[in-house]
Amino acid sequence: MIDTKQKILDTAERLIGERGYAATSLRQIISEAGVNLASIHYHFGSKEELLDEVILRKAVPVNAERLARLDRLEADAGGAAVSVDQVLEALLMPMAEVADREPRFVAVMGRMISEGLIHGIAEKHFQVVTARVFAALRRALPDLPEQEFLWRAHFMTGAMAYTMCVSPSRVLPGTPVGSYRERIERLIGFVAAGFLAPVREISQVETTK
Amino acid sequence: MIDTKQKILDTAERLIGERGYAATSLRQIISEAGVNLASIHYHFGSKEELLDEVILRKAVPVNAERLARLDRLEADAGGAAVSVDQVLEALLMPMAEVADREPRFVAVMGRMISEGLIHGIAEKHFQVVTARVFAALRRALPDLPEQEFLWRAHFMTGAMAYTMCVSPSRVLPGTPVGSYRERIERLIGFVAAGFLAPVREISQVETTK
DNA sequence: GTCTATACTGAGATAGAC
DNA sequence: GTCTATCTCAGTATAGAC
Repeated sequence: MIDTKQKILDTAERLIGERGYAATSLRQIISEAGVNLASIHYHFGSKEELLDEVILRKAVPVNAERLARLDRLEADAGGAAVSVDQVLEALLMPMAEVADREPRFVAVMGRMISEGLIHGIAEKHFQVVTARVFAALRRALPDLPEQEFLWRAHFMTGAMAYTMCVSPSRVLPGTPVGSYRERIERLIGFVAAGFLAPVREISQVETTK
Repeated sequence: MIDTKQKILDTAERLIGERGYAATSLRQIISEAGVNLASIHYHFGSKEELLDEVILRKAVPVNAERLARLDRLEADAGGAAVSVDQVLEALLMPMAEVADREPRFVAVMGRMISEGLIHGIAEKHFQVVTARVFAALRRALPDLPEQEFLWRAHFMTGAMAYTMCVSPSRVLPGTPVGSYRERIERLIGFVAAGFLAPVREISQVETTK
């Protein structure tokens, strides 16, 4: 059957979202999908490449939407810089909307990030968007020293990855969760302030110990 | 020999730092340490508990120093709130100093976070410090709505974990790396601005308080 | 109390018949 | 394309030697 591949993808997506990548064995996937063990390696090559396809088939439209929003913003600005807030919205809102619509997708993405599996094909794919976003932010912050900008972009990436993928109730029990859209809006406020902060002087000597 | 345990710990620390936790097999560790396979389970019980001890023997002094700095700050303030910057320094500087002194420790911590292994004993141990820090930050930000505060604490955690553990050159080639101390100072500026930012209006919300 | 040798179970991967 | 059988290697468990 030709839908063997689809059954594998759907079952893998569900199980990885529920239990995590490492905790999901190929034998569990084939058992629930009703296919043969070797068919996974026939269609995907390896467990890792199966994960790549699970991610990519959902990430492709999100990244396309991000690029489309950036195109629109830059066209509207007509050569001027797009604001930090707007760039962050273009980056984060498409993901938040999908996250609220398809909780299973964000579960897999969360597992992927929290298990440290952002590498290979998936990483390269996201870097297309990343490069565009960083370039737009750089234009919005022309006076920020280059090193400071690079570090702040790094901090943003960390806050972003963690926010999308780690439930805050694990760290702070009692935190109400709400929609992804809402948490992303809060994140944008936080990150934008960080980007626009005055540059802190870096002390040269050691601390009071 | 009584130092079998030490040899295992040292070798595990090195290999996990170099290759990651998942990619380091117990058989690699025993081979390089020159001990028997079963001795790992005799001394530690399991691979996961071995990781716990590798982390803990370095994390304990760092966390002690963090608590000591918080104690000192709060004593100096004499009942008044300690500033956001100061709390963040108490949390982050001890780690930065150890990171610059012992690169192997931060390599292991980085692997631990990037492979999503913050659970069990290690997590509980860090949460003692986390609770103190969040309480101090809450007092420094009395006017911030509770939900907003919790989310911002969450964003900070993400930026922190990512900053300590992911080399920025992986994401943005060409970024000069510098000392951990320096990057932590930049991080404090970024995070403090995020905490002190005006509260952004949430567009379409039902707040679950 | 420590360490060694060895066996058990389950993982991902692969070769070859159909 | 699919399936059976098998391979290698992982973490784990245990019996028994010093």
